[in-house]
Amino acid sequence: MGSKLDNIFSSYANSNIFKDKSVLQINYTPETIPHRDKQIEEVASILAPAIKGERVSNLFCFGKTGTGKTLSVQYVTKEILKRVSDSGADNLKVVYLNCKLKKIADTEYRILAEIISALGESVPATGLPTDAVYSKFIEIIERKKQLILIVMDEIDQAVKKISDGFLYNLTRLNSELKNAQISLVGISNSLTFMDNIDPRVRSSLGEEEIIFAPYNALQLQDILRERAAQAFTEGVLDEGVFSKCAAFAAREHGDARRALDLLRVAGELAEREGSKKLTMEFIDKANNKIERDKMLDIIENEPRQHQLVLYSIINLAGKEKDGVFTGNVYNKYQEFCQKTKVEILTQRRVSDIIAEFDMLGLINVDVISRGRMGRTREIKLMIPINLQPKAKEILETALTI
DNA sequence: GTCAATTCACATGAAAGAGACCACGGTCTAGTG
DNA sequence: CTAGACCGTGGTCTCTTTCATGTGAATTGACGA
Repeated sequence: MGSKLDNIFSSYANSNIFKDKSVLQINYTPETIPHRDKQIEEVASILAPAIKGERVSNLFCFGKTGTGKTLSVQYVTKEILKRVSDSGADNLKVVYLNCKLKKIADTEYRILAEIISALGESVPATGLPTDAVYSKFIEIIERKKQLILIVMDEIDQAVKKISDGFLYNLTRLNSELKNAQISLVGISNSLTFMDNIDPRVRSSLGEEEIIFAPYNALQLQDILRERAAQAFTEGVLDEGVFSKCAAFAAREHGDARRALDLLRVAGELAEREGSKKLTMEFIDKANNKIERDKMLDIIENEPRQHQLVLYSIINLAGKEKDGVFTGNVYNKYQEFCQKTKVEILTQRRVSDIIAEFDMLGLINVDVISRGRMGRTREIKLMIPINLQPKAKEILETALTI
């Protein structure tokens, strides 16, 4: 037994694939950001007045995930803060909010609470009227003359959850403030985000807009090379690895984060297998693993009712020859509910749950009209065929079927 | 055969309820001087 | 007399139900050629 563990540990300790793995971690901020000079300059020139504590134009950054939006903005704000503190002033506060993290931002209340706590104060997690939180917020920032720069990452997520009303409130707040001023930087993954928000908000929010184009495969390679030089021991990587990684990620709309993830997971796999070199095969394996883990993780952590619905879909997907529809799913779902003694939800609710799965990419949904056969959703299971048994197993244990 | 009306089986929206959580302020209790 | 325990109130949040309205094409049935 001990010798077995010895083997595992020693192969791990001896492996010299990584020099510094943290470089590949998502939260690592690199020194340089290749191929984003133009955008960084733009951001910098727009935010420059903040150094003197003057209000800056509201800024909006668009671009798909992993195109360096967040990084660029953070880089610029960091530089600005550095200069501000060098000059000894403290009339600038930068608040960074990631609206994708569910706990932070799915209500107006929480966003405010998060901003306030980022400013070093605190408010209860719940229990206060929203306008009380607003006035507390105003009170806090009005204490002195300063500029509050609020960076809202993935702002589209927040707006989808709430309405755009809070953005309106926030932009309008400036006219009520005497000392402090607020500027917003919105970062959005969706290019069409601006189209469906209130025109009043749009005009005040979109004073400046910057678009981040996806990286192409060559640019991705540059990025990978640069990071890999720091992350991996020399000579570990095959030359083809970069282009392969980049190609995979370029297929996913040039997502650099994805490319780096791929490289990291591939490295981990190579390390685990005690390989001396990181060859192309590991990239393939890593790609599968990432997909697999992501999906199974989602499935495992869904609430019970959702799992039941998904289980019904998986069960129907194989059998039904002319497609799976909402009605089918609901019937099957009722069956399983009775079997597991779980309360049965209304069809209305199940319909929404199905829509949520669509958003998660577990299924693909088309609203079709079958004439006299009514209008319904046609559901296609998107879990890869080789994962389905595993997914089923997870659901069965979770639901004790 | 053509055309409009009908009809199906849900989609999609809006509103509101239930139950959990939490802060706040007032009241009660027990310990202290 | 005061600190802390304990309630009731009023607020939010999430998940859900209820009620209402919308919708695209297969089907139907009337109509004219």
